[in-house]
Amino acid sequence: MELSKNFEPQLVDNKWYSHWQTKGYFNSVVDATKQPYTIVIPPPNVTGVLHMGHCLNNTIQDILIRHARMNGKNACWVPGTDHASIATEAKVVQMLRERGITKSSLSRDEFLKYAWEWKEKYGGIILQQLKKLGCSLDWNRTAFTMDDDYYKSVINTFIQLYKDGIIYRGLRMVNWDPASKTALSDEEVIFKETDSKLYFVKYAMASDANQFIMVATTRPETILGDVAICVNPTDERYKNLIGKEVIVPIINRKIPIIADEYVDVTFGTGALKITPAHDKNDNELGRKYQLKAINTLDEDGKFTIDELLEDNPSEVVKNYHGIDRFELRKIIAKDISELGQLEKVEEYKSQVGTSERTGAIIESRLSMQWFMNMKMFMEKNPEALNAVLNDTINFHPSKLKNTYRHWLINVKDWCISRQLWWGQRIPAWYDDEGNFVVAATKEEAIIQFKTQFPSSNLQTITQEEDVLDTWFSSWLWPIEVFKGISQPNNEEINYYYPTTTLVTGQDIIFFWVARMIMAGYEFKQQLPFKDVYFTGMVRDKQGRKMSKQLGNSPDLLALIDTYGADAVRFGILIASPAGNDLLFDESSLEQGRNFNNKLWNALKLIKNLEARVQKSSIQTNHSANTNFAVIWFENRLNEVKQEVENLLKQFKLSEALKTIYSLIWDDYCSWYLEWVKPGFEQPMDESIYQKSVQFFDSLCMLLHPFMPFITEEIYHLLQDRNDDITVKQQSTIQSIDSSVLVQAELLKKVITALREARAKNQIKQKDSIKLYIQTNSLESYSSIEIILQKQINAEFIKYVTNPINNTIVVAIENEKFFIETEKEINNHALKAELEKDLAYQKSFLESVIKKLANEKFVQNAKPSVIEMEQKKKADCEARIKTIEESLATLL
RNA sequence: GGGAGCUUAGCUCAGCUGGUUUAGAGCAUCUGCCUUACAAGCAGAGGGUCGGCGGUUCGAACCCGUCAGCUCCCA
Repeated sequence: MELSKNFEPQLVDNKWYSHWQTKGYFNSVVDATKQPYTIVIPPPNVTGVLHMGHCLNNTIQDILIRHARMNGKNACWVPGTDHASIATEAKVVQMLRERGITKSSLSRDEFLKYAWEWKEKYGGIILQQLKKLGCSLDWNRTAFTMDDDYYKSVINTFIQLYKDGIIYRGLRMVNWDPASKTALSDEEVIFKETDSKLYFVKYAMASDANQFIMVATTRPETILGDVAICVNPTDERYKNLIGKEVIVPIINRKIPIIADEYVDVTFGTGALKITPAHDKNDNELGRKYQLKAINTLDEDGKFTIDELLEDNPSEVVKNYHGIDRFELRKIIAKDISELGQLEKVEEYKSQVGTSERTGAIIESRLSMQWFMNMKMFMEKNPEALNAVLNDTINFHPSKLKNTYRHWLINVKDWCISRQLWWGQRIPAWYDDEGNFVVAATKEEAIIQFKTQFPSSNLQTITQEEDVLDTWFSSWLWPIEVFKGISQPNNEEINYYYPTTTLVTGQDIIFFWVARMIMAGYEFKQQLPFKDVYFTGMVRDKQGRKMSKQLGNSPDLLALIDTYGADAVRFGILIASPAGNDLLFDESSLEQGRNFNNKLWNALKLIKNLEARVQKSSIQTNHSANTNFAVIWFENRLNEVKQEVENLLKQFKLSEALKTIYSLIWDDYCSWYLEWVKPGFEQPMDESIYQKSVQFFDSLCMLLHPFMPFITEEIYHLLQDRNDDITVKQQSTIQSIDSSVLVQAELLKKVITALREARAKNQIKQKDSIKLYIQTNSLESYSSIEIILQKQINAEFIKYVTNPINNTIVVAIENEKFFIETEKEINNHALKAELEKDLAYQKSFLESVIKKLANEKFVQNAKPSVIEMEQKKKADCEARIKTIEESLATLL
């Protein structure tokens, strides 16, 4: 069979993925005889398309799952998507707009019909894309956060928490997104430094219209909602004004001047206007001093006069009605200025909250919302914090424990309602009096009304319009994908839960990870996973976040088409050290592609050797010596297997891949294959050929979790097989003979040094040399000399007891090597080099001697350390002697 | 403003409880090679006062203090 010049993933990837699927390798069923290894995918938004973050994240999960599968575990990786209420609803609204339909013209049911249609059509795209990456997910288990059972579970957990008094309804200051007309949690608000203006406004004293107190504000549009002026009680400037009244400009409301420590005397004028309806801090102060909250902005962020009527608003004020907040800011500033009460305007930089989803500037707004009392919740579930602190749940990297602790200790109540239609509709029911009950169905609600509110008009009962925050459903993910809530204690949940590992981004540690841990303890009295591997953020090579606006987000599917999935997986992983951000650069994909070709070419060499195999049982001179290569590689392979296991245990996946890469490229290709490769047109010993194939098998198995496609392909091309590498089981790791490894290191070192000497003396590769070795340990060389001779292209190797003159001298450790050649020798350069080395050794020796002469060192250091230093001294002295003797031959 | 973390070769990072660290790797760079698996390759090489200063210690990239720069989270 003729193999192509390079590896061609386009011909291979799809073939193997469908083969694996046909064989059902990724499907997991409960099997009490095997230990489960479970991962639930962080469900991507159902609207999502594959991006670099998913790619990193899912590659890591696939590596862990494939590794577990090949090591005797019952590997179960559950796929699925998240209904993403805000994002999906936005997409559907946009789609409807393109068809000329507005959301407001539709009923809730009509809208949801469109939304489901949209979901069925586009919702699975990202899951299909994961197949291209090679992800070995159990597709039979594909879950969705709005599946029937899942939906009911979310509703039931809501009812349960409500009954426990943990969920409550309340008028609270929320982050209001006027664009999507919904409340956002603190985590969904992004603060951005923004250029704004600081307006200095004079408020006239009620007692004397010619006297003023000056207030600095960035938000003059909220002035009509002012209910007090607040100053610091220690502020000498205003002490005598406390308790007096001022007049709010334009609306002419009389308000008091109050005092509170909260006010920063150095900011602005030291006098703060209090608008409890439109600012969080003002709201707190307002509640503290029982001030009224006067709302002047509606849900669109437009001025509303509704709550100002008792102030007898002027025509000017009435004309503000319906004006957008930013337009209004300018108008009010102008109107105050015309009243002569705007002293000045300064440029000012401030942190302005914006919506993560729509980018709109957040308005603090009083609104009736549903909340979870987090303090109460944590008192009931202290394990949600403790499990992380005491490493029952392990975070990787562990530094995130701090972040987690800090957040949980200061945790705020969770606003779980969203003013949307797409999502789990809150199971609360209202009558026309505003009474409400919480129940799963209308029938149950009516029963509750009958007992709790007998006078209620049951005809008017309607369900709450709002849906639940998406995170209020995805926090159940590790439990409900196994139906642990809808069908408690079923066989699957008992077997697969707690899951083994969670792989996710640091950015959702609070949104999702923390809440899953909370849900785990609340609903299963058990942790949801044992290890959490946090990936960093994917950035471009300049360190900028990937974003649509910057256009620095590469098209992943195009990259997979160009480089192949294995190269993409390699490139992404090699560039992402554990716990750090990934600086993505396409050149790392090239490295992956080159690695593919390296493997491919090694395969070609093996196939080439296969044709030259000699079946005779007589050992050739060649085979006797290459035995060393086989023995060495066997040991080296086991050594690396052990290293890789250790690295994977610590979730150092990138390092594990580097280690395997180097084992394959350097040890197997550059050293081993060169050592066992017979000379031009020479036969290949059969047993060594078989060993070489076995080694290649082992390498493919080791690499398979990282690069599944090419390893499966090579595995099948090496020999005719009935099995597949995807489900092949790793054998136990053999113990290693370290003396063989040491000897091989010496061999490599000698080969490299002699090659270097050749190169420096411009001896061409095809020109052969004669090598003389002066050594005290002849036996070290007997098993490696043939390899050595071949690798440095020596005519012969002889052992001598005295230096050979007029040769190139190479000193390695305590041994001397003399290269005899036809070429003229550059004694000068040689001497300079030896002298440089000598100087280094001498100064090193000096430092060691000094250390050993230090009494305190000898007293305090551990014996093993002192021993080490003494050995260093002896080695160094011997080395100096070798160099000096070598130098002597040059004179 | 509060908190957390980072700073080691041109780039990305290792470096476990201080002692074979006069500091490693990959990529990039330079030199020589179209050697019959591979030029997307082979064989070699160069490159760092471990952010600055001070301290603890017989001994510091590692521990402490301080200054500077960067990043993230929260307000």
